Amino acid sequence: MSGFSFEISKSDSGSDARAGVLTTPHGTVNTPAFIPVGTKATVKSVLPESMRELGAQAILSNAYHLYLQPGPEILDSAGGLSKFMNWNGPTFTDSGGFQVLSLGVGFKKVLAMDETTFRDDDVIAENKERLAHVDDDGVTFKSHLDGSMHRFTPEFSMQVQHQIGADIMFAFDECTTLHNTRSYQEIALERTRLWAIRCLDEHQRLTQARSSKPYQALFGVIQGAQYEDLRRQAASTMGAMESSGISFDGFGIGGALNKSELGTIIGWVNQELPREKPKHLLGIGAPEDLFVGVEAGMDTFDCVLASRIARTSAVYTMEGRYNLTNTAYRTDFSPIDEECDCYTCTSYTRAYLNHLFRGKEILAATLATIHNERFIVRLVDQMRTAIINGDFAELKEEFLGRYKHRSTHAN
RNA sequence: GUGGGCGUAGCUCAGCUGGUAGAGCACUCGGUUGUGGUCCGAGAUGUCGCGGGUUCGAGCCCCGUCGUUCACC
Repeated sequence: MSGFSFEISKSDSGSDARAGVLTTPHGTVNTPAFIPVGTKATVKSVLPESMRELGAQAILSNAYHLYLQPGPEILDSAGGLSKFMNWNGPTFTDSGGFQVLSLGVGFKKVLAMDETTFRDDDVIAENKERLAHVDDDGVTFKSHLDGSMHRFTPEFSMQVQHQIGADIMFAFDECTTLHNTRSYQEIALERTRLWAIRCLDEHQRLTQARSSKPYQALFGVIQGAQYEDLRRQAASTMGAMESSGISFDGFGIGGALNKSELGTIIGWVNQELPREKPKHLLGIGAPEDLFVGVEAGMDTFDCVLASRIARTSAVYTMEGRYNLTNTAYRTDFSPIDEECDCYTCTSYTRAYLNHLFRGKEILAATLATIHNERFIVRLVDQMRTAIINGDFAELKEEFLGRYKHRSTHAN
């Protein structure tokens, strides 16, 4: 009746990996799946048709960005995000909770994925010129676009996300970093728990008030940083949470995750969450990390990495990643990756891409993004196939053997 | 012809009263994990136009010379 469901079709014998199908009002997603990010209702520089052609099954946008521009009421009037952007397929929206962090403590400074920069007693910046301030009721933002002040509460995030109309929404949470103190993590986690209840309540109210609209699923977000007890507690609490007669349709695993502990942390969370519900690993998408995520039971992923690095010339291949701007590729007339079946690789050479990047041509971003998104989407597709065929472990070993090997070389 | 300015990294230029050269861009190579087409990091690069001179020491001072540019005849 809701139009939303998740079915697990096959489980891996050697790990927690599983293959399934996520059904939404706008179409299905075969899992595990990589969901490309189109923050502002567009995958930067790439046509929706191209995204479909390269195998994308859904697109993830951001409620904070769409709220500021063009405004959720416009998305609502347009018939929802999927139709507005001419994607006409399944969509996700992030709640804007992540922006509490990214705008709050200085963009790109705190999501330390590398343990070498980790310092346990570093306190979150509470004095700097932050664009966001958190309190128990919500978050006050200063727009990065024009400096105007805005306020997000769990209720407001739900209202915005309902207007945007994505098939899968995320609860409004407070994302912390590895730099927060343990005591702050506890405070933030409790706040996220209380906000989750408010999200469920408001979500249920809006679902009933807007019953003529397609059903939108709501995923709760699990925080807890690197602490086992906090992660397990958050997962079991959120997994069992019920309010206004409803529970979460699925879950997102969020927060800053130490790369070397990624699998361990997801593993704790996965053990506590209901097995039958879909799990989305927020913001993770490096090839080697995707194997860890799938192996730990994650069903969907989103990440800006593939498209962001593509815009500055870095591309993935089965042998590792490299930069197309390197001098060596000026006269290299082979494709980015001989084994890739994407539009870019079947039509263009490294030399041409090198030229486009050096000339700062817009097409460079388009072609490189198509390739990288195809590479990641296909990689996760291959994992799904492997799970179904019972040889996930072999795929992982084979891929990582080659990929890491190449990464240690200069070109 | 006369007078003045300028000639320093590939480009645009900094170099205080002389102590054996720097920046930005470009270039080379990394990085970017719920996206501010950004940003960050590392690196390479010079007969300081040329030739003399003064000085312990000259990109800086003096003489000459070449080039360039402006003004005036």
